[in-house]
Amino acid sequence: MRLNMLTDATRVLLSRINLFEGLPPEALDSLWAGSKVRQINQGGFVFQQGEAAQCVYILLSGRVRLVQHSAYGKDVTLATFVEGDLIGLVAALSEEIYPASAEVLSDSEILITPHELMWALMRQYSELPLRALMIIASRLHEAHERIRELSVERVQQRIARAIVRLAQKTGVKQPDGSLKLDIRLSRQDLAQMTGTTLETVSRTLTAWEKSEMVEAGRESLIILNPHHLMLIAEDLIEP
Amino acid sequence: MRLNMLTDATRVLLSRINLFEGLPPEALDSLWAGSKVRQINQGGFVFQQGEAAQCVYILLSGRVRLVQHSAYGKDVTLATFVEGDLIGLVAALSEEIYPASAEVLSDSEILITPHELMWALMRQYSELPLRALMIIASRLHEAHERIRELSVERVQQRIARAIVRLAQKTGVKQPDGSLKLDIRLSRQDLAQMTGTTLETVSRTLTAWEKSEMVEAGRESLIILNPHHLMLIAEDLIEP
DNA sequence: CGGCACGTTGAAGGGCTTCAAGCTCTGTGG
DNA sequence: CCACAGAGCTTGAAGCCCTTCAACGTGCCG
Repeated sequence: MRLNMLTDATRVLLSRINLFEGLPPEALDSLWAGSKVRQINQGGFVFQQGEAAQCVYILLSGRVRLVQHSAYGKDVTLATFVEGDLIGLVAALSEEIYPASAEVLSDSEILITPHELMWALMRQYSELPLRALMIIASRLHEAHERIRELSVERVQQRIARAIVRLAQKTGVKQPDGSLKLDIRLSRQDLAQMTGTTLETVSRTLTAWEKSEMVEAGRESLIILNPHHLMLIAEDLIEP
Repeated sequence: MRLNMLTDATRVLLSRINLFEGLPPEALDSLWAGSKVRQINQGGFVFQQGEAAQCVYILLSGRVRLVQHSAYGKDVTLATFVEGDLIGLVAALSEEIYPASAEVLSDSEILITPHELMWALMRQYSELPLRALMIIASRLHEAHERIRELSVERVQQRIARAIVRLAQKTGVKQPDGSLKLDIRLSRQDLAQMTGTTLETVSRTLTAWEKSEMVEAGRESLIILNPHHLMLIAEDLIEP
């Protein structure tokens, strides 16, 4: 019996991952055999900007964000990942080094697959590159959307959008009908996602709390009025 | 003899395109047989935002830009394409409609390939999806770079970067050593690329002309001091 | 319980937008 | 050929959104 045997539970998890959906069991077996699972806790890094890109990562559980460091400590959050998301594929394919860091937001389990194995699988199972292409294509679409937002929208509109987006990814319906974000989210984090400062985020959230649209705690956020938030995100009202 | 026969010259052109490099001749033949070439003049559109995405386009000659329309006429330029670039792949793969418009900047020849044919080719030639993946991956990387710029950089730095990027794509060395951009480029165009207004671009270029860094004409731009421009783009000097 | 990270709030000011008016170049048709 | 329309560009003035700096709360965890 091998140490890292592929259990049925994990097999289900893997087969549910977008990229591997519909793949024959033996493909999952060889993926599993050649990969390692690692636990990384909050604050750690899956990889860091500038490192050689040798592996592809699959987030089995937890939260990870892609951060790009700039001069003078001004970091930018490029994307947020949840269970099932693929991390580092772009770098492993087109770059030799990771152009950003992958920071763990809450304790995560990560499947680490060597770059060569992923390539081998891609060559062997022809539907794999097509699926990967569609995943990356949809990320490109998201990135274009953010470029548009940063170019033409005001700060509070961008903050509203960022929250709506996080709610779609990690939102958990509460008993009282409100929507809680299942992610540690400081003012600084939101600022890095929207290209603004933590002070501006704080002021904005305070204003929204006064109008009972959200409930903003320490690194937590509950949306009381999702509809109203969406209206602000779409610039359909002037509060 | 077929009307749209694949001439040797075009064959060379096609085989030089990133996506098709190293593909067997019969692949190019079937691509050509199932595609059409269309001439679109300056101001026309390859496709418009909101249309059903049924084809993939390859720019054989000319210049095309990807524009996203926003409310109140605020347009954003997401990308600029030159000869050999692939347009509309992302939309044809992941979306049902084009999320942006492809506007022709200077008279262009475009190869139009039905979406189904491209899929068929991708299934038949396994290296094709991998190549496409790498192309899209590098675009995603570029998009992330722009998100970072828009988030943390000042306007004049972004304008400098946009010009440097255009110079890499379309720059033509002049006899006197300067670098002329081979593209129609109004102040408004630059503004749409950098998320600012045409007035700010105008003021910035005027300042740069005074310090003899560029020569800005009506819809044209010559870079007199590329090195200095790069320093501004990288925020290494304070002019 | 004390340190430290997170968060709030105020005040000042600057970079950029917005509005407005006028200029310059280019192409076009009488 | 020239006048004229219109698109592109410049420049000024006003002001606002947002950043920046600074000081002070606040709550969490060792």
